[in-house]
Amino acid sequence: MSPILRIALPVPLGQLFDYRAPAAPTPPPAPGTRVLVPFGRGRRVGVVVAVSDTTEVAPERLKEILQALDPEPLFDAELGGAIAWAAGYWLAPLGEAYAAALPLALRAARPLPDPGHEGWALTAAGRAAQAASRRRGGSAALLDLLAAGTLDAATLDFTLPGWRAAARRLQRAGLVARADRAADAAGCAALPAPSLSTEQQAAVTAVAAAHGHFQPFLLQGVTGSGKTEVYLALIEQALARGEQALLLVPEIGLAPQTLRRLRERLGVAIAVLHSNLAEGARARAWLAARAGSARVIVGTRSAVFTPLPRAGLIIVDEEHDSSYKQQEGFRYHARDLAVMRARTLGVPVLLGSATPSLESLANVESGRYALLRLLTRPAGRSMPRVQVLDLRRQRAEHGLSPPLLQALDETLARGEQALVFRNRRGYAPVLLCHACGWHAECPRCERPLTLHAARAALLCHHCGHAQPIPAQCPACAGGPLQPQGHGTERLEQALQARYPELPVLRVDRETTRGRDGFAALLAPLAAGGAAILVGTQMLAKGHDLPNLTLVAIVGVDAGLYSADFRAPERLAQLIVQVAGRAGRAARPGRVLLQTHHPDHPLLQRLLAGGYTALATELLAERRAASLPPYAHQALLRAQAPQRTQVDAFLAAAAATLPRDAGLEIAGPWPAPLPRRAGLERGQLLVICASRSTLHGALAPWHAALGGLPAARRVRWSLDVDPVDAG
DNA sequence: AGCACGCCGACT
DNA sequence: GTCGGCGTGCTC
Repeated sequence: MSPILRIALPVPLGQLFDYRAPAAPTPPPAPGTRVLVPFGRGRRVGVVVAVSDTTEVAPERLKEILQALDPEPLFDAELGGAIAWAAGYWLAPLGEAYAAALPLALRAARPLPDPGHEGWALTAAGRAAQAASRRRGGSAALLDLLAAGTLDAATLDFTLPGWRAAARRLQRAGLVARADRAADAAGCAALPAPSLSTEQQAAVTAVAAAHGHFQPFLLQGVTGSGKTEVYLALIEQALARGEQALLLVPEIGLAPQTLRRLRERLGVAIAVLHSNLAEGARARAWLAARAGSARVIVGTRSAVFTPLPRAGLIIVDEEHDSSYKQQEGFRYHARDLAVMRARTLGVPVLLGSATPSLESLANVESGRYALLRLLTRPAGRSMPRVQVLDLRRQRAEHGLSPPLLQALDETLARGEQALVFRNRRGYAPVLLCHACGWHAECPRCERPLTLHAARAALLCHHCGHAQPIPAQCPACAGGPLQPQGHGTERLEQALQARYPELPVLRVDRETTRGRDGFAALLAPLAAGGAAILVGTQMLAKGHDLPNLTLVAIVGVDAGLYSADFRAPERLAQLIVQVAGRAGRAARPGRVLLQTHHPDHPLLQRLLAGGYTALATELLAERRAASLPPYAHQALLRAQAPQRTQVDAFLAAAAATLPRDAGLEIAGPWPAPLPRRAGLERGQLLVICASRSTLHGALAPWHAALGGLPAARRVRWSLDVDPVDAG
């Protein structure tokens, strides 16, 4: 009797599927191996979770796997265990969790890509073509790069994005060829480390002392205090011990500039895993990590699923960043999973931020995390002065008050750079009729449409709906339509008109489309010289701009009165992070916060005591109100064409939840955005003081929800530890 | 989720 | 007389 394989398949079904292993002589594929199986009409790639002698499935229904795709398991026991834990905790089907862990290229039924250190070199013909400059564009750039000698793919990935297309062209023309080299040849000389401050050294020493066992650290370092140097020193130590280091960064924190710095300082190839990377490159990086040859792995959220057979250290940079929580499908939290993996791996985990999440601060408070602090910037660099500008009774020009404009004038006149932060893209958030009060609204979301001048369109930021700008009011047929409020596009235009001779650069989703769009955009600023940056929270992180001395924050007032209990925490983090862009080099920085509510307690507390003092107070409020992190939540969301369908499902769901176990139910309520893309939306919040009690109730509830008749008519999802109320 | 099967309206 | 709507059920 051939063994039974229990297989996780990438389908949204909360169960495993049993298959027969092929008859001997081949041994059955071990757990962690990818297999190709017949499933329904088609075939799927799944992962063997267990090998067994028994099955509940009737023998005539059992099928045999078509093929084992890997000679060795792709997932070791630790990573498989982490995936299983995550699927159980965030209530996802195991097969979907495995799929999320694998780079796309490894989810297909193809043999593994060549894991070797792929190198490229000029052929003799290529050398001649390079000397004669016979090619243009990317091809010429690649020829020029390779003229200096063979380069490995990892180097090319960050020096010449898109080089693969050129390489393919030139390979066909016989001008370049693969020239793979041995694994360790990819290194280069490491730059010497700068000497560390006393604080930095203390942090490094503390984490280093924990080497070889699990210990979480929270590294709270004010903006510009040099957290990265602490990371680098610790990664160096891991490398010296022959261990791997995993560095997680937020979605928009992975600039080529950061990678270059890591590579230059560490002198080894950096395996990069993030969504902008070509899938083949991602798969190679993942496999190099699995083989243990990739020693430093840097990546965004999904990189938390990188195999780490020689793990030495895990670092989560900007640990407060909400992009670590996946917001659809498998809703895992990469920071929390990183801590879990560190525990199993028996390695220290370092969470870094200038503005730690209240969750992590609570873990410090309870003694679970050790706190390390960097309170000062390097010698000669001061923290920026923050000043509140009262917008009441001021005649603002394009939403900018006279003192703010004056500060801009002065800064630019000194040849320095200024940043204007506005958390709203587009030209104006509302288009209003001054005769009758009508405003343009999304027909599918019932929210105001944003005016985008350059695209000459009204856009819905919730569903993507676009429509032309009406020439006159459609309601009263004649009233003048006026843009209300100022988005980044309008500010850019106004500032460019005011400073026609200076570069005004807008940084938001529209202007940074495509790979490296952000870096390319900021390139002109690196040279220094007066310039203005206008943008959304994309500007809040990364990128040291040495000549940036003024930060103006406008239009954050909405965050002061949001209904979301996390809004104060998020707003404080945003303000501190944006402010931290100022004065990072020798010149002192200045921060202006323009508001209609200068006396708002949040601003007052933030200015008086800084982030730490404010966070302490916010934590006390959370405790008093029994809110996270002192209570635990799960949010059931539902949407359907009819409101009655949503209500019926949520009511049935609420009735199914046990009432006795210390669970509190809030709702059902309409979602914060009650209608989106033509669908009615509602939600139900489950709250419990104990995480384990909550989870114990959620798992059976989640399983039961799918069986509710009302569930057929809605799309629903259950979000464990939601981070946004929507 | 796909993808079938399965019964009731507007078209060649 | 058929093409096709999406309700229901299944995938080892």
